[in-house]
Amino acid sequence: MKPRERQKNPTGSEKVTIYDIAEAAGVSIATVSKVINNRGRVSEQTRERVLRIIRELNYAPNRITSALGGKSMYTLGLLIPDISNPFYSEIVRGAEDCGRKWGYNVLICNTDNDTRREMDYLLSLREKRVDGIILATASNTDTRREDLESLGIPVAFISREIPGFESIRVIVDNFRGGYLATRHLIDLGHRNIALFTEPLNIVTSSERLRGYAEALQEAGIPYRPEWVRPGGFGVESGYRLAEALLRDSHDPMPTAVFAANDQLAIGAIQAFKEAGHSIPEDISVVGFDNTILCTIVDPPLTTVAQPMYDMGVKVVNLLIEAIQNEGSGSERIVLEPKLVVRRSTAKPKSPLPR
Amino acid sequence: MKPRERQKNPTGSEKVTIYDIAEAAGVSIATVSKVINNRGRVSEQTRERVLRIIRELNYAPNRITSALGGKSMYTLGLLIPDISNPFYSEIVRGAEDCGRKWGYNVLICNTDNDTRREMDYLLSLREKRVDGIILATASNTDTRREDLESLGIPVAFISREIPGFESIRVIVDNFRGGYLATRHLIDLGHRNIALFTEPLNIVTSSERLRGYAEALQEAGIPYRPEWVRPGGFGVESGYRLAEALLRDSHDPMPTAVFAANDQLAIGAIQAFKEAGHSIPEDISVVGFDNTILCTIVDPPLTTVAQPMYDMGVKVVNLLIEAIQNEGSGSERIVLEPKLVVRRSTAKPKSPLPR
DNA sequence: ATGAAAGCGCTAACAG
DNA sequence: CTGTTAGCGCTTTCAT
Repeated sequence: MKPRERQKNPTGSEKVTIYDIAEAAGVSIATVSKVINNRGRVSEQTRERVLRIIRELNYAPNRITSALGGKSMYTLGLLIPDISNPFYSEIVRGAEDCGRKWGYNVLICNTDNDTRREMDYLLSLREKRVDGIILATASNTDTRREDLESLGIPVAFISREIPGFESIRVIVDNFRGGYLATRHLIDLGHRNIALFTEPLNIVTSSERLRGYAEALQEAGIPYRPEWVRPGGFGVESGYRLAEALLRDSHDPMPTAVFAANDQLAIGAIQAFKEAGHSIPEDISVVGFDNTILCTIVDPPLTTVAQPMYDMGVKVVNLLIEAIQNEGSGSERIVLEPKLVVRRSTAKPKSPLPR
Repeated sequence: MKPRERQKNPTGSEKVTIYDIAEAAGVSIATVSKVINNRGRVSEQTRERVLRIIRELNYAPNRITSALGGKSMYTLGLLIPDISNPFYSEIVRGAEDCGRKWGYNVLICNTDNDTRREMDYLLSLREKRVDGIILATASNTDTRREDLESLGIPVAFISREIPGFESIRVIVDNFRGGYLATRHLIDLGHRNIALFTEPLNIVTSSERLRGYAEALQEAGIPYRPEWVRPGGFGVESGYRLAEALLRDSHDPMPTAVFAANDQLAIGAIQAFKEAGHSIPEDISVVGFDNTILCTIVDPPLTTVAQPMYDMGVKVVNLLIEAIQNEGSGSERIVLEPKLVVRRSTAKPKSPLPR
């Protein structure tokens, strides 16, 4: 009649286990397990007694162990370039809110667009047996595809996808977005439009560039490679890009800039203003994303909006659905970007003063 | 000579376990475990063979199971009001960066300052046996103290503490911060200074209020309760607070506002501008935190800076140290806030036009 | 240098 | 309704 030789818990200092509860309640661990998980038949009387003991002993079932028995840990991994970027923090908020509704927690990982670090995280998350992974990837090669497949975990892409890779993807039509931004400028009368962009190996960048080129072509405006300027990701990068643009002598100078994310746009605006140009009188600027920054910057930034929060919600919904169906999912949700016109764009007044 | 009756892995489709490796390498699972964890003595030859097999079979040790054997999951829980608030996303970035250096992952939880949800998360994290918890709490009652103690997990406070609760705390001297902001305004010549603040039950708010009051008193300026206006947390709340201030007839009207966080300050600036007042000519505004928003808003916001990123790094360092020493830690790190003067504050020109 | 075996805390048949 | 028991995948003595 001694089911197991275990260390006792006289002080309550050590972790209390299901055995402690069983013993204190005078039942078997099976019964305790049943009341905890609300399954099987247990008399109301025992159930209550067990629950009382659980409370008295301040017992918390160990999910980590139950996960051993085939259950999952209800945890998702979320890999993004940088949580301190408002674009991603908004996505994460949506994802976490949605995860919570389903009982999942989310592990955040900042990759800084470093594919090496991305891989490290992926491996580590696999060892921790997360149920699924949401990835805003910096990779686009076929190598990474194999890596992902060998992971054996459902992976969903958010915002950035690996072209041709079949799995859940929730993205925006970046080609269209690039087109909309450029077209807006063209419609205003601009013909000399520069493009500031994140590194072009990132899919979203090349797509937005395509949209930009398409709009130009459609309007019969020549595409000038020297006006396409890839930089980094942040405000400082936009600032430097703008400085460089002003420094280089161009004839004519651009009267408008399409910056392929809001931070680049804001950095550019700061540089332009410091150089004595006013926005939008001297130069129009369009951003991309529609982060909170757009409404705060002066002038408020015209931008191409992505539904960030909803995107976070959508991937998580799709991913969890796939997880619970034991599948890996393959929906490709392409959201429509929307042009939001604010005060950073206007008709070109005159050539940029030199 | 059959160590265990296990399902085989002919297709490689099922998860490969340490047994599969052991069998394929012709050694015992103990040996495999040794090479994985780099402990005990294993001949170079076997080690290499095992490693090769591991690679061939694409094996990933199951951390979740090893955690059963007394190890930890190397995971931290991080509870904050809202990740989409730049103040917190910066802290989280610091925390995650630091966690990664130590090999820890972090689970983010958005509480929205809801103490109920905070508790739910706490309980859930305990069941998942996180190694430690970092908390920017919305609670300040003694009840919560018991809850936290009964958790049996090291808890570290970031930014907001529960007064008198012994544990790791990394905070800023909010009293001093409130004083600095108000003092700055007074030094500029303002005597009619309103205070916009988060709800006063939050410790940081009441401390900043104390600082505000102290500065007033020191300058012999009467404290006017009707000028202390608690609101919510976001930009819209600041906007509404400012609207209300303008609406209420005050004689004299405040010539300056100390908004106890940047978002409130920015909302206030927007409202003031829309009402036709210019900043800082008509009204000076000081914020708190020094988020990225300060440099973007127009005019750039004078604020009281907190070292957000470093605070994230510091808590995690302290917490992990405590975890690894099996202790719970009790350091109270109080950082000095620093006034950052930008262009949203100036000498009062004249009474606010009515 | 290597392996057998005893857990870790819990779930899930399967018997009573 | 309740209890027995066999794992889950890995770590860790303790022999060999």
